[in-house]
Amino acid sequence: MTWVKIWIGMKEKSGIYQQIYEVVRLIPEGKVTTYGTIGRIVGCSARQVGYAMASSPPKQGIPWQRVVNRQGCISLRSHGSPDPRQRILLEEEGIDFDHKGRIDLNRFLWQEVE
DNA sequence: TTGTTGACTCTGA
DNA sequence: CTCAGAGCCAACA
Repeated sequence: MTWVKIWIGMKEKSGIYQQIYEVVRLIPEGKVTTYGTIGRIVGCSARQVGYAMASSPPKQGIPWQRVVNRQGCISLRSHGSPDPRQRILLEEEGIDFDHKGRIDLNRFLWQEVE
């Protein structure tokens, strides 16, 4: 966790959106995390994380598909339907979905290491 | 400036 | 387990 905090300190002045995107890049392949987890790392609310994702990411290379909500399911985008690419990408990384389209967070949730 | 909105989360029933 | 309702807070009109 320490290195994360140090890194957060460096990024402190770079804008909250930038911090959020950088945290998303830290998520290892085959893992997911939640908006709330990211929010705690960068020090903002879960809603703001979702808002950051909703705004078109400035750069490619951000694994935004690894960010899901607290129930482990893919959140709906603003226009009301989920992005089908998200589930496909996650399945390709080895993440399982149950019969209701949810991820087992006990197995796949990534959280920053202490 | 006020009011609405939303890729969220928690809590209680 | 699921479902509402309330809280949340920055962005936007």
